[in-house]
Amino acid sequence: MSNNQNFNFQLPNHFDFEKCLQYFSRSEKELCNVVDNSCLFKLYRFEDELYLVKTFKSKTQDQLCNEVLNHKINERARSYLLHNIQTIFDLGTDLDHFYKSISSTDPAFSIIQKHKGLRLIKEYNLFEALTWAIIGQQINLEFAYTVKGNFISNWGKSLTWKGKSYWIYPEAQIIQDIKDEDFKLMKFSKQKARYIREVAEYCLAHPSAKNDLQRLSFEEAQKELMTIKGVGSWTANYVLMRCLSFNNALPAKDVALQQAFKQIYGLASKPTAEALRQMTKHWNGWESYWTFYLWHYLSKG
DNA sequence: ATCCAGGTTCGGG
DNA sequence: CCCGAACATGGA
Repeated sequence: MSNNQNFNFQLPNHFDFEKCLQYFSRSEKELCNVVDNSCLFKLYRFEDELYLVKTFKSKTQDQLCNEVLNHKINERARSYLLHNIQTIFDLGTDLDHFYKSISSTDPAFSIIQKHKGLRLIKEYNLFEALTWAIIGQQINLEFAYTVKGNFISNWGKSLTWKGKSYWIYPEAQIIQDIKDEDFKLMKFSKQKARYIREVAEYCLAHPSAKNDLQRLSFEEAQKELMTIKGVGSWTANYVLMRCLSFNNALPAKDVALQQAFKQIYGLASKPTAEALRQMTKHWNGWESYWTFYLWHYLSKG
């Protein structure tokens, strides 16, 4: 079927769609990114309309194909979806520089090689990136996915297409309607519920926050994020990396990253945040990609 | 039972 | 400025 519901775009070097899809299947509880038969099904919001898009790799060309399944689109919607999807898969980064910066004598060399073509998968929406980071603070990942699933299935929106449900992450506006006791029921601590409210207020008060932050220097953007209660250095760096497309973010307090270091470099114990900063000086500009790859290594080997 | 999870804030020394 | 406690739940 050839119609204007579809749009394709060219892929850069060092792009492996299957490896990118692996990232989305890191948890059974994933609701917003449905992977089926090598295709990604995802719901997008543009001007209060929901668009269900199927994204897959062309069999004949080095292109990513996108089909809007549920909705007629105009040129502006198409343009938004294109930008969103290109951002999610981080198509603008030239990974050649990353791969060439890694010494073959580095014990992590083979790990990076193994996952070559994996892109740093982005969260397009700032509110989603911030709240997901807060949900993930100080609890094990499986529990974090449970809480995230609660959050989405209670306060997000869904669309049913051909008998299957697809979910989109809650918006900041909904937070003020949520009662404290409902947060509690969904396994949010009082502290986290409060942080989520702080983030929602920040996003509503600064509708262009994502663009504004991306225009700042790394240090300025980090400082600005940390003015939000509940956003410390780990969360700020997580968001700089997963949403704001800074490739030099380093969540040094991250216990998973510390754990990966201990394993790969055979350390007696996990390095402290400061030790980790010292040992990653040669990551110089690629801290975000290193971190993403080492997280991927922990979940996929 | 005890410790640790993809941390942050707050109060005290 | 650095340190411990509280936060809340679940898996090993």
